[in-house]
Amino acid sequence: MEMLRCFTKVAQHGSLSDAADALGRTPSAVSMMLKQFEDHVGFQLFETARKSKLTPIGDLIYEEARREVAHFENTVTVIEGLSKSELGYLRLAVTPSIATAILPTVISRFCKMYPKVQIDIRDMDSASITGDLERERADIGIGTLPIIDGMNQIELFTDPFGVVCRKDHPLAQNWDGLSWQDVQRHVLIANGLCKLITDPDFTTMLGMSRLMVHNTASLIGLVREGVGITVLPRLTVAGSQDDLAFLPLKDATARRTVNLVSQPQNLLMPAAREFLKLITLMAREGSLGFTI
Amino acid sequence: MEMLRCFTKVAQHGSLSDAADALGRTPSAVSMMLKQFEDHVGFQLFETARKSKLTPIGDLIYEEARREVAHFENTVTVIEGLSKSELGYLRLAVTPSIATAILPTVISRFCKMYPKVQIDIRDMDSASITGDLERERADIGIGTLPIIDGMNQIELFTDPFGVVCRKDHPLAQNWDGLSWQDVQRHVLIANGLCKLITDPDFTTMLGMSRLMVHNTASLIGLVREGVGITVLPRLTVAGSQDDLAFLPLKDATARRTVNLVSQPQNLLMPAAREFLKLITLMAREGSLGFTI
DNA sequence: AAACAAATTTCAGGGAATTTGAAATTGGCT
DNA sequence: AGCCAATTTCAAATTCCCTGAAATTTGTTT
Repeated sequence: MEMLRCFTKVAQHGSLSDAADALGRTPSAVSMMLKQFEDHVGFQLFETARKSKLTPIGDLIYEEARREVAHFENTVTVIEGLSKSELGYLRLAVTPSIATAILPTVISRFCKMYPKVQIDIRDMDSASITGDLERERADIGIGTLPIIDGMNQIELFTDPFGVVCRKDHPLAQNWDGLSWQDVQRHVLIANGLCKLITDPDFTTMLGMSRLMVHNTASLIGLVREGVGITVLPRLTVAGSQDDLAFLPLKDATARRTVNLVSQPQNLLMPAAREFLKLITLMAREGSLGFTI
Repeated sequence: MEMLRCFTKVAQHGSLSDAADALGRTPSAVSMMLKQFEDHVGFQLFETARKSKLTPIGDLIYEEARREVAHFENTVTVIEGLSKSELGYLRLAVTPSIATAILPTVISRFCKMYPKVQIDIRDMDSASITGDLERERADIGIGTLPIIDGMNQIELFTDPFGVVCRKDHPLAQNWDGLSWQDVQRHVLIANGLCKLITDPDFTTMLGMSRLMVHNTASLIGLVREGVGITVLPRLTVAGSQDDLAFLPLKDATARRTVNLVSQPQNLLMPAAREFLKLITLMAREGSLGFTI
């Protein structure tokens, strides 16, 4: 390959010393390399010692060599592009609330930084995320996920639970931190995320609840209709219209943790690694598009 | 390039030591080269130390590397093919008699040896041949050619002059070597090649001749019609029908030399070099398709 | 035609990169 | 836990390529 590079450069410049400059070598190095190539080929490649004109056979070989050098440099660029995560793909498996509230900001920034990366986002429940990660159907999972053995885990942020109700609901009058007692007096619509709250007062309330809705959109719809109230992490309702109120609780322990799980860094595609870097940074600086 | 070759071989064999065997290196050399490549790329390329499975990024890079290695090896093959004269072209400029009597045998053998070489044969007079060679419009010229400065010249064979006449001509009775005196008594049709004969008896005869024909075909036609006799090298009439006789002369000095002129070997296309080798060999072993 | 300047080649020494073989380590398996 | 095989590490050695100086060649100028 060095011979080809050397030969083509000399042919292009029509002068050995100019080519040497271009290659960052001394003329003697280029001369010797060229001689070696000519010996290898078995023919004189230039008409004269001044390297200004190719022989017929040199002309034929030049075409081949030029093409090969170009191809090689292209390959190097592509491979280096791959390692700089300019290329590749990224498969995200996230919970719906993440997809709505967190991802847009992150993805938008990521796309600007790495426009060539293909991104595939799927929203699903926590169990499916874990499953996809284990089966290598996803590179990164985000949600309230259990720790999976052998996987890389990062805590992104925590999110306080609060009461969600209509703005004209009686509870919406009391702004200064609700107690579980306050909640108890109203119709509670249970949901999957509620299981994360460990307070005994609340868990008994949960057990008595007659409505359990897993799909967040339906849940919000029911609250909006005034069917009842519910308890959700703030993030979940961040994007809803303002006819709903999110009322903070006095219970500071009622938080859910959102974490990110991925294959170990060294097994990740560069795109995924870069995404990881970016989202970690954004989590640290609190710019994930919401207030904690 | 060595890194790519090394990486692809390991990926293909799924084992470092097998790849080392295939590459003719020790496992440690391959290990180090691979490490260097991984450092360069910045990623682990294999899942495990046993090199049986590629990481996602390794998979992407493998595809690129494999393609590049294949492309390179193809280029090398092509370039070596060019130098082995498997490709290229050959432009021959020859006199008509050579084209008729010599070339068929040589070209036939040459084509079998190098089926991929393009061949262009033109017949012309000696002056045009020389001109074409000088203007690089021909690679090799064959005929009774003057020595051109800076060109490569090979004497192929010599060819005795003889009298050409109808078989029923009175001269055709005397088989045992004609003298110039014998010739003098008949009508002589002069031709271009006659100038090569230096014998004074003959040159005076030439001066007195009233007919001078340059085109060999016409010349032969006139002889066949019984217009007169002529003097030609044996080769020139080798292909004529047998209603004509070729009568040897006593004068052993009346011979013309056929030589080959070409660019210096190192400037020739491989095809031309090979042709040169072949025709030289055939001339030496007397298998140029005629008897000298 | 001789002389000159520039370019190229040759040569020997030096240095970087790669290979090797031995020893240490690691990983997979029973 | 322990073994075997594969891989990695290490230092020495080899190979290959580069540099700088000197010699040669080439093209031009006088």
